[in-house]
Amino acid sequence: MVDVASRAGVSKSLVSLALRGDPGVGAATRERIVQVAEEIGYRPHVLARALRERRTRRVGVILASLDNPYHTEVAAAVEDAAEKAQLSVLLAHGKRTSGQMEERINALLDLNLDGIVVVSSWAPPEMLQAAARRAPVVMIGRSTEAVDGIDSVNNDDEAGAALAVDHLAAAGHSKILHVNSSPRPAGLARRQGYEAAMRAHGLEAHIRVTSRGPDGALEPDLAAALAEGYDAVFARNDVEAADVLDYAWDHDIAVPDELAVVGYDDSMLARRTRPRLTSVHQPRADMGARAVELLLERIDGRSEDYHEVHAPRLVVRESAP
Amino acid sequence: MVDVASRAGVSKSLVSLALRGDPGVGAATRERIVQVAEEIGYRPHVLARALRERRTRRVGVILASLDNPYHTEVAAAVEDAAEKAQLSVLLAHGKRTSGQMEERINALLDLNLDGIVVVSSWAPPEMLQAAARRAPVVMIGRSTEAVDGIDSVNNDDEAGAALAVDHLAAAGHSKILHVNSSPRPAGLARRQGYEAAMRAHGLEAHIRVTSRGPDGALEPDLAAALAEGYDAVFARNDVEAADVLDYAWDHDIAVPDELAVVGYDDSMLARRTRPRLTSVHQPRADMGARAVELLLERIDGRSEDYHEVHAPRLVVRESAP
DNA sequence: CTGTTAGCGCATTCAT
DNA sequence: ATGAATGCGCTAACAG
Repeated sequence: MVDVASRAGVSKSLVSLALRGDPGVGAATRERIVQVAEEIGYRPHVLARALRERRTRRVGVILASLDNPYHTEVAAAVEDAAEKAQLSVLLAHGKRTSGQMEERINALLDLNLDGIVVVSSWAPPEMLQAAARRAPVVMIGRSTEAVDGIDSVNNDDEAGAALAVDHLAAAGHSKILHVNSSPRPAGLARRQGYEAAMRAHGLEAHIRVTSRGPDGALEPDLAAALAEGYDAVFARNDVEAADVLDYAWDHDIAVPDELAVVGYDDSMLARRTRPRLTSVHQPRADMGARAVELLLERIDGRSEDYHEVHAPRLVVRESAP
Repeated sequence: MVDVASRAGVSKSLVSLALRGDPGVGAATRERIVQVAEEIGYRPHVLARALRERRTRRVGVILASLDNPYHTEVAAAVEDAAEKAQLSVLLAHGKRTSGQMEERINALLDLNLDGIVVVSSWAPPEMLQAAARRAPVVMIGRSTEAVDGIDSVNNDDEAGAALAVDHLAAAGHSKILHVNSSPRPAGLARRQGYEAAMRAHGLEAHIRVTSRGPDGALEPDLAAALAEGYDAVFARNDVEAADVLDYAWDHDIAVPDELAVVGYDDSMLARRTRPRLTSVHQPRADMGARAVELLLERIDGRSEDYHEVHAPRLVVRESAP
């Protein structure tokens, strides 16, 4: 910076002001300074600036999984929104274990980011609170309960599950199985939504906790359920719905004729499977945008907690017309 | 730090030494210092340390796409390898345009990372060279040509294409279409590999540049090719192979009986499609590990360029048995 | 608009 | 083992 200053024949302070767009700098001098800076390839030292300013103008997004298309789609939505707010986004990947997750969150916070958004239900409340003591945190997705000090935005899982059940019931299905291998909050909420909706229709709820074999394939415990006459499945998310479709394919079960399938998330997978998957859509673009807005408000000093719930909607495709 | 020092009844310098594991600190005092640091929740200020030490012990991974499972799988492989080397990894997402890409690369470099690995063929050579002037760069994937000053690790695309063609030819196919919508280096290399292999088998090469409609679906220009009697397709990557499978499904073309399909990358998609996709596997775990090793060597001062080429192998599944 | 001063949190050196 | 001093590159406050 001293170099730029001397070459432009001004003071170091003026260079600082000019480069940051301070209005109190004459247009001509600013022009010259910017010119010189470019010439000698000067770039402000972000770390030094952050050390002094006590903020980085950067936010982190931490996601549990790079494999689940829904997660990466949400991350992309957050990025888009952040970009519009002149915030640079750093991604980190938590790898599905709580220890990893904590390490990653701290690694991000160590960079003194202005805030982080967590896209995962693998982060326990205590971990989130610890993080929130270091920087504003907003969570996209559902946590066990409202966590003090952090904002959240998620979709109404109970309503989403009801959309799925209503759709299947309206199509004449009465033996509707719920497939759900997740003990975490979003999974539980969808399960409860399913149970409530089934009750509302006077139908008997039946839940199957699937698990994956060593090769990552769905264990064939669906066979028993199908033998019991189930002709429709509402799965906890698109990944599990795709597992069900795969199982059906491998066992010559016709979808949707013998078995209708509904997923959750409306991720890329829903468009990729054949037959295409009917799925509950979470408004991820809106949710990402709101997450960024909430983060900005927090950075700006808001201290009450906001918990936003967005309405899902059903996207009907071939797997459950 | 001053706080820790006074509480532990030692000097600030000693705290610094103790926390960084300097051998010249007595075991008992170190113990006490670490203890106190933990008690009051002290964490070293990474930015200040980096400012002083001129390195961050962090590397960046920049990837063009979060949607292409192969890319995220490579990123995960790099992360795993980096973790073993005690390096913390930051991800950034380039969003498929060259401008975005450059912005992201610079955003990462502005953090004074010790190095970056680029997982993308969207970064033009000049951009990579500019980046390499700021920090060590290694590229995973193929660039137009060997770029001065950066290391690269990729698979042998020509050999991979030949594996696919050989397999199809051995299964009795002679009308093998190549589907390839990518004008970028890896795409070109696979195309050339296809052409060479077809020539070697005395077969006529035929290439179709697919494009996507507004809804992201593959445009139906496959129809013509199939009418011409093609009974096998080798696609440039799994995404395009999945497009072909989708097309086949939507047009009642039986795979593999009427049309055999081979993809490239052996990503998650290959296991997800039905029928499961035969695909050329890139050894991404090895490639990621090597990328990290090369980066460490660069950080350590190596200045010659390394360009590594790994051997692909074919994974046979149902779409082309 | 200038130029000086102070300090962000740390690592490092050196004399003690 | 100490503790004072220096500087990493920058911003901010202030008197000119």
